[in-house]
Amino acid sequence: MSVFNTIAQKVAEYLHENHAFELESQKIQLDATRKEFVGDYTLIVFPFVKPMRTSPEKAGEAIGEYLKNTVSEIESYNVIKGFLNLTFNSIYWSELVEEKLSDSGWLEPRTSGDLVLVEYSSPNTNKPLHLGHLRNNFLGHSVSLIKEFAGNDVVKTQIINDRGVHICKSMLAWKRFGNEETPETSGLKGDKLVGKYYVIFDQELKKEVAMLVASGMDEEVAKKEASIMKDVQEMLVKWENGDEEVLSLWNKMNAWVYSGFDKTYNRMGVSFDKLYYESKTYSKGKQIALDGLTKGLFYTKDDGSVWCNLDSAGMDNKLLVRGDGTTVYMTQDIGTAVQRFEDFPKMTQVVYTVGDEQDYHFKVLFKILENLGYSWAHNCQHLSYGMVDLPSGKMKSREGTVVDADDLMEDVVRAACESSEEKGKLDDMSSEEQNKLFEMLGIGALKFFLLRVDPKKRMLFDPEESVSLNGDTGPFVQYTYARCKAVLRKAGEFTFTGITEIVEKERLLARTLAAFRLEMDDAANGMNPSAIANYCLDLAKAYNQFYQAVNILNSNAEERSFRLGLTHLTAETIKKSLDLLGVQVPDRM
RNA sequence: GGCCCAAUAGCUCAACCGGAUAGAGCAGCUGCCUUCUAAGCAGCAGGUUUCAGGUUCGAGUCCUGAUUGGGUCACCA
Repeated sequence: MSVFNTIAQKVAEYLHENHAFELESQKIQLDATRKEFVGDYTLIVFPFVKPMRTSPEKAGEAIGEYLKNTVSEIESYNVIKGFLNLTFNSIYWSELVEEKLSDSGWLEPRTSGDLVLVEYSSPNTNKPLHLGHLRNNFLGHSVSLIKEFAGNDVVKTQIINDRGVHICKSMLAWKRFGNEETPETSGLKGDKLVGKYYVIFDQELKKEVAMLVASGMDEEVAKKEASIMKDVQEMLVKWENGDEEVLSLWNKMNAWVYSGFDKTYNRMGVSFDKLYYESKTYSKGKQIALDGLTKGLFYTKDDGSVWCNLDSAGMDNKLLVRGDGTTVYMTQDIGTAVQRFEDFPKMTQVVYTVGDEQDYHFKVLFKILENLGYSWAHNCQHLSYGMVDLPSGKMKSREGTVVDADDLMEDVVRAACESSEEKGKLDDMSSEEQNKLFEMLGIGALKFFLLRVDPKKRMLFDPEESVSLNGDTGPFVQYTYARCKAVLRKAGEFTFTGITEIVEKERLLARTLAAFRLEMDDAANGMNPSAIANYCLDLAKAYNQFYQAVNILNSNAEERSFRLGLTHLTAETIKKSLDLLGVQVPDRM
């Protein structure tokens, strides 16, 4: 039994025996003591003041005295107002360190076996990935890792939006203006090449619209009447009808995009276990909509379009199939959801990592699935995250203010390289090793920067701050790891002997190490990597303070072994925590 | 306009179920490398937690209302 359970039990026992008061265990609130006070953990006694019929101070004194006499780990206590600060003895901390050193079970994932599917990324295939995708991917990937550590079997997935008018736009522009250009002949990454033709289409359309407007046509009408637009519509129909020429072009250009995306994902360090393609799930969604119609769950309008009535849920009615028989986003999402639960019948949760501008969309989706009678509808969850803003304002692709994912990664890695060279600590390292390190630091900085903020909150992306390696950053934590490893290298083998007297900074560090599992569980429950990022910062700070306050290698044998033990545990804890964020650690930097 | 979300130091972010004197980092100022990695540490300065009420022993946190900003209400995805 943990000492915390013991304390809770003793408090309940005390109240029962002396005041005939039965305490619900959740009423026991034991927090880490704030650093301006003496103590390790603080018991809040306010809830017991009333049944004890005394002042908060006296209640604290009485309980403190009782705990000190009955819980062997407690060395002393002090009471300030209604706060009872408990100090654990050195033996407790020494044994805690010893236990963690001898059994690394605390680094192992839990086991529950529940199957969870996490969706993230889900890009369009007509433009390259950008900053917004980075937050999405890092978040989704990290949540997958966190859930695995919490014991789940995780399937990482995405739905690739590979059909529709937008794809045809790139295809048409390439066909018309591309001169058979390929990634090989142009030297462009596949996704960049296709994105280029998407832009060209837009430019050509604008030109034509301008001409039509000049000849007296209304602008809105011109957009629909432009011949290039009509050609795109015609291409879409051909695609839906399985026209061979269109399909082969579609396959060719999609392959370019996928190979481009793969390079980007690879550098980002994210991966997927199973892919879903909209081109394969939209017809399933349509079938479900039509079945729902015959079952009387949906209704039709005069033009033959199919709708879902959501009045009872207080939501707007939702279109599922257009009058012309084509489907919309919602229909595809229904098809995809059903497909997934057919593929993984044992799935207990599916997590959609999608921006908060789609909060309403998912509310509607889950409601429709419920109305369709799927018992698993309540297992669906929208992991909603806020938009990434730039100092210049919102990212808008039409205005050229998007931050390209590849460019950004290149920038942060270069910044890491420049900073490292300035410091000149790596002169004996091969250039291959150096490049590996710069990659680790740059990408680590970027991930940490994006994951540090509570996902639910909208955040500001300052490019200058993102390449900074000082302060509350990924490289600061990585540096602390490298520092630990340097100490351990110099120390060589050591055997832990235990300690009888511990100093304040050791106590603080040990306490931070002890909180590891609790922090990871919180992060898993809240699907919140930022909790882990902030824990990493706390731990790194605690270690650096400890490092500057005491001498590790040149202290007496007992102190040396304890401090090396703390150093070893710090390194392992940082490594595991950063690992759950998808950030790697260097042995030196 | 209806609904949803946010607002904390000059800037970017913390603050677990309501708990002590609201914490970090950046930017500014002061110190600390002949000793284990100074990408670090110690310190100074910086706050009416947007505003007005309410509940409570106790409110940045919960409730009501307002202000400001954002999102959404598509036969776009």
